[in-house]
Amino acid sequence: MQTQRSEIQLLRNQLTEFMQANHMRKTPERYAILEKAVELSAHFGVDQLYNAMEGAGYHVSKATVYNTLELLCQAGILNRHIFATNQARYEVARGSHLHLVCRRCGKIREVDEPDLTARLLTDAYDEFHPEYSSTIVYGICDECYRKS
Amino acid sequence: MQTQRSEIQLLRNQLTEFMQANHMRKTPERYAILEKAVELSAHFGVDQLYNAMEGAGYHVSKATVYNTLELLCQAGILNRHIFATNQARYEVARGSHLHLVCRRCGKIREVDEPDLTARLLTDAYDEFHPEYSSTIVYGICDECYRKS
DNA sequence: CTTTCTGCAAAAGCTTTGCACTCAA
DNA sequence: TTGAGTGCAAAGCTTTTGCAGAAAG
Repeated sequence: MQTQRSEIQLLRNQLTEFMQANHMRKTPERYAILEKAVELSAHFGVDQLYNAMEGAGYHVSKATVYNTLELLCQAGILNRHIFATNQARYEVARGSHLHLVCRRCGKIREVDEPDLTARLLTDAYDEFHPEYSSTIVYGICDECYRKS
Repeated sequence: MQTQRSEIQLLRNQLTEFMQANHMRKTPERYAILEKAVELSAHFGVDQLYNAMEGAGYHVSKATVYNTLELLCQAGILNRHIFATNQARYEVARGSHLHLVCRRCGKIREVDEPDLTARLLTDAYDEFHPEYSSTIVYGICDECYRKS
C-alpha cells in the first residue's frame, strides 16, 4: 500500500527528530517496532506486537517493546489506552475517535468524532498541558445484548 | 453530613432494587462496601477501599471487594475507570466530568463537563447500548511541566 | 434445605526492575 | 571509548480462580 509506506516514512522522520531533540540513540529496534506498530491494525497490545515481530523473524525482548512503546507515546506517535481489561493498548495517533467498549465480551469499536476529541485538547484547562485524549463509552454491544 | 446520609439511603435502595430484580442475595458485606465507597473521596482503588474497611474494623476478603465493586458497577452505582496506572479506580456515578491525568506524576484532576459527557451517552450509536463513559485527557500537569 | 456468596490462598497476567553485555555516537 | 539501550530472568502488582465453609432465602 503506497499510502501506508509514505505514512511510515513520515513517522520514521518524526521519531528521528524526537530522538535527536532528546539526545537519544537511534537503534534499529526502535525503528523496527515503529514499523510493526503501523503495520498492525488499530489497538494492538504489547503481546500482539511482540508475537508479530517474532513471527516476522525479528526478535526483540519484551522489555524493549515496553520501553519503545512508551518512547513512541512520548514522541506523540502512539496513543495509549487502557480499556476494561487492565491491559494497555496502543494505536497510531491519527484520526480522532472514541471507543465503544462492550463490558461483557470486551469488543472495541471505533467511532469517528473529530469535533469532540479535538475540543478536549484545545479546551483551556487551567494549569494543564494536554497531549492526547482517550474517550471510552462502556456499555453492551448488540450481540451480547440479545443474548440476555 | 445530612446530604451524604440521604445519598447513601438512596443508593442502598438502588442496590436493593437491583439485587431483587436479579435474584441476588442481600448480604451485609455488599451494603458495607457500598457505604464505604460513598464515604471515600472520588477515585478510590480496591486497596484503598479494602484498607479503609480494615481500619474501620470491618473485615471482608479482597475477592469480595472485587466482586462487589463489579456488582455496583452493573447496578449503575459506581463507574470504573482505568487511568495510566493499570489499576482500576472507582467513583460514585454522580456528576458528569472528565479526567485530566498527568503522565508524569499520575495526579488526577476532575473537570465538570456535563454537556460533553451527557452527549456521549445519548448519541445514537448503531447497535450499542451505552452505560457510562470515561473521558481522559492525558498530559502534563503544571507542576511537572515547570520542572522540565 | 439449597444455592449463592464469602474467605482464603494459590495462580495467572501484565509490567517493572536489576544486571551484564552490546553497540550507537 | 562510554554510557544509553538491549536481553534475559526474576520480582512486583493487581486481579482472577478454586474450593471449602457460611448463611440468605
